[in-house]
Amino acid sequence: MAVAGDKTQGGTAERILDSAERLVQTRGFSNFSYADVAAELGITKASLHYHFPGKAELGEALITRYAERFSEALDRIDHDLPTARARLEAYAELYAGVLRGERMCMCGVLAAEYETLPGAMRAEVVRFFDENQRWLAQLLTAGQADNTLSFTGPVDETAQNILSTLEGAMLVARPYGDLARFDGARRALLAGLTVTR
Amino acid sequence: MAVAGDKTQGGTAERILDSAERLVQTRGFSNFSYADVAAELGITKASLHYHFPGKAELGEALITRYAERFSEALDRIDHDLPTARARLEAYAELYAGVLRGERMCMCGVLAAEYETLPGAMRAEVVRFFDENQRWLAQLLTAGQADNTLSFTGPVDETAQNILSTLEGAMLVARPYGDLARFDGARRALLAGLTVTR
DNA sequence: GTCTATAGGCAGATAGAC
DNA sequence: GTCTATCTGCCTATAGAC
Repeated sequence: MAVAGDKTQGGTAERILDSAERLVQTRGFSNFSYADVAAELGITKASLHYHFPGKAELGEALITRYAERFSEALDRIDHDLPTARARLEAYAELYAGVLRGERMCMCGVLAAEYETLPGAMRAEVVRFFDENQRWLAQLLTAGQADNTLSFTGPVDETAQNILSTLEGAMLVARPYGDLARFDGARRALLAGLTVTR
Repeated sequence: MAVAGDKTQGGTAERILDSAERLVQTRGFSNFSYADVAAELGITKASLHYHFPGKAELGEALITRYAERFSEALDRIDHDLPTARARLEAYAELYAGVLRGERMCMCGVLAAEYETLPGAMRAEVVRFFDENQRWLAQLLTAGQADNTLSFTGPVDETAQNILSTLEGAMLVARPYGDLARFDGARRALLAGLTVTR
């Protein structure tokens, strides 16, 4: 069991998830293998099957953990920052951090190969997007109330647009290896939601 | 050789490209096989290798043809429509048409698995994006001149943002199987570029 | 929990007949 | 140009020893 000060090590299952997560975010789900993970951790493929019976189950566990961590990050943003605008900026910064790690959003990658995913993974990808949009919609409503965000369209539609704008910015920026590209998209997004004085 | 009235048939190489193109746009490059294409066309895998020696060469031919057709569509838009705004709307409609065919932009899909692509394909994906951005930048400049488009940031950055916004809208809309989702993103994009009266 | 060994399938690819 | 036949390699997955 994990104890305090356990940051670097973790159990085998966690280390498998860490390795597989990075591989999915950089190469895609169908472009990494048990052999890749096993080699990276210095164990055998058979051991992986002990912790995760099949690739589908591993994939489910990957999204579940990713979504939980993301949700926790959103909770921290809500707790730490006072205005809707500051929260939105922190939200965009979450995505920028992923890109700085030379990764794509996990669910963005999975969306590209959505048709080939096991059913359970498909459902989890959509759930992740839904959760993001729910949080953003609530944020936008708060932004109208505290007068730190301005927008003209419906709340839900605007929330959807924020999500897909950031996903698209990551998707296209990565082939260029250009973080400034993402920053440009982020700047325009925030500018479009700024209250006119 | 292709002759007039040859719309439905085409040579074998063209039919291979048609089949592979649809498969890439729906499943991704690494998620389709020579066996898939062969089965769809009722020929053998060996025949495919006669026309395209390897999957890398087939991939290159796919992007080349896709980019050429896209470029022709852009030329038609320039020729047929008078204002920059009308051209931008037609551009967004190109993407909507792809999504209506239950496909994703080919280069958007390939961007998600960029790290695993052969070098020649990688270069072609970036070239496709560059070509789109070049056309959009020229469009935006024309839009300032004819006063049908308005934007505050730099031309090149705005062009990049239009591209990644549409790519992101397609990427996220497809798992939902929801065309209205894309339309929402398109509407917001165009609204953000509208001249204030 | 981790290992060795191996099964069974599908991938991309080639040789050579027709 | 298209075929049959085959190769090699990697994939996911399992059985069973330790």
